[in-house]
Amino acid sequence: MRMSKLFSRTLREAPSGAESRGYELLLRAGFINQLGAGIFSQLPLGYRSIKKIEEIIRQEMDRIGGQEILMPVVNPAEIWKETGRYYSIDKELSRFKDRVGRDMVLAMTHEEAVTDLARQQIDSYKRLPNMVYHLQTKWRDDPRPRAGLIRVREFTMKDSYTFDKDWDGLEKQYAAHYDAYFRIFKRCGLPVIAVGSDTGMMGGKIAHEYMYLSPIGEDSIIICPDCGITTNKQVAEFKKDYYPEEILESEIVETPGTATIAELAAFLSIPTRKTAKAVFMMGTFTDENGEEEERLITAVIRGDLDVEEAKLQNAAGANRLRPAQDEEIRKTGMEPGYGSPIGSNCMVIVDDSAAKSNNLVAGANKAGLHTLHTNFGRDYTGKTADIASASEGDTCPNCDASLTISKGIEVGNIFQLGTKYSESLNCTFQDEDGTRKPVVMGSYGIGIGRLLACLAEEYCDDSGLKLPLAVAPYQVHIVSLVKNNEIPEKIYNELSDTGIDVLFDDRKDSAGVKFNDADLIGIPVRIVIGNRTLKQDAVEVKLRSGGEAEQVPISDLGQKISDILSEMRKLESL
RNA sequence: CGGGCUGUAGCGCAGGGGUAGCGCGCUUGGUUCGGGAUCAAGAAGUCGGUGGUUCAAAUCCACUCAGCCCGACCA
Repeated sequence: MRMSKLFSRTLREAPSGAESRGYELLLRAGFINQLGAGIFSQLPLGYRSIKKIEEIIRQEMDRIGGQEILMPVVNPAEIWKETGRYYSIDKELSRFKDRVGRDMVLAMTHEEAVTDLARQQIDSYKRLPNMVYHLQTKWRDDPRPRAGLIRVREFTMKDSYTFDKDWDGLEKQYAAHYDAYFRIFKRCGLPVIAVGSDTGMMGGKIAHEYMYLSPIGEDSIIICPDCGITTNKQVAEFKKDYYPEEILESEIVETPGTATIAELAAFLSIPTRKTAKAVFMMGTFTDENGEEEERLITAVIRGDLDVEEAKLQNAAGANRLRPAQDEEIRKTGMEPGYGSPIGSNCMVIVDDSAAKSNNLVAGANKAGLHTLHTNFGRDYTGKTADIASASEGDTCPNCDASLTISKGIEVGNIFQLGTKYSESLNCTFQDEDGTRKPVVMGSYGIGIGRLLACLAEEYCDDSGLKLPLAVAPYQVHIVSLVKNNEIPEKIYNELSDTGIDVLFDDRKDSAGVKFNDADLIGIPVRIVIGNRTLKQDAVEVKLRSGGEAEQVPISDLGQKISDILSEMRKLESL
């Protein structure tokens, strides 16, 4: 490609609003362009990188038995109603009506579509196991897109789906994906860790997320430095300490002005772990008729801990949660700031920290009053679950080391869906024994644009991008500094003819402009053609990753470049 | 959806009742030609939109749209 003809151009200044380095460089180098909030175009350079990433993904998916298909972005709402997600997912799922008034949705993922496909294709155990994948646009009307390509509304995702006759089969395909994902990220050059994760709106049992650790990440990952366990904070477990003691009679005492745990503990001169905190949330549930309703949830946890909302949502079986407002709490006879599960007539979820502790101080559901010595079982009941939020310094449940916390960006995930979708959409097969069974499914995603955004964060310096050879838009960048482009043209054509992706700066700009643009775009190998070396029938070859420029005779250039590229490939695959 | 900020030339910004400016970029010509050259001459903006106040609005007021940041939210 000749730069004089390149559709995009570089920007000297970062467009306002580009807060992360990688995002700024993708914009300045002309890889992407923003059309609206969370809506981006891929320009020629960016799209070339995207296509290289996609090709790596295709190869690795094919390698574990995937078959590429393409499913529609627009789905009839019917299948989404069948699985219930039409009702359980809020505004993130965009709905519209077609010309005759049929309900339609913009697919934000393709479990419904693929399960509908599978129920038509798969009728017998003989057709299992199977696996399909596609690379398709998703639309998710995120309430707050941000951070460039990290969190967008429209994006391309590779999603694959596995079909098995039993959980053993699913385990195998899941394991295959687990490894394939590491190969994909490795080949792209992105360092990731796999963390245990919440299954969220996907439902299902086991799930992992692939995280690129970065301070600009929005997910919190709990990491054990000793045994290496990594978990999304949303589901991270940790070892809780208990302080069993003899159960005492409860007693109501006056505690004026102690609406927070800190105030209460200070007023009574007790540690916060001697208190029970009641947290009120409004949960959205789907009733038998498919209608949504909000119900108050009282979450009880020991005062020294905090509630992890994702855990609470799972324990409660709610579609989503939001903090309850004071009036909503009072309406059910409880008192904000002095809340107590005692006598509660709404759903109560109790963290085991509170359930297994004795004689905690809880609210009395009257302002200014608390109850001493409350005990789970005797004074109140409820569903017990782990709903506590893990944080830095908590104890690893596995090896007793002190946990640490890091920020990460989720670039991929894998889910064991099980039969959630096959059951709701009646995707069944006839097994060897003649019985009809639901297909056991798995679902596996990679956000392509987000992956590129992470690579941009990982591979950049003060001058610009420096993407790995495997995903760089071009392999070689020819910078011509001579007026007569005859020799550069010849070199450009010769290299291109050997199948190398070459970007040729044939513009009539000054050397400085060309060098700076070359640094900014960051093609791995740079050939500088100038009078300085041309006198000796030589050019300079320099790597974007660093090191000195090397003078190479033109006659040896083809071999030299080919050697460099294969050396680079070798290094990147280590 | 709450809180904050910003919309003026392709990009980055200034101006703040009297009819629009700077830097970069762009066009043409000259001189340059190995790290964002230089001189000269140009082109380019319904000042996000609508309504109002005023003799007069980019500027003041109201509403609205869009984008960004924080939070809520979120495979």
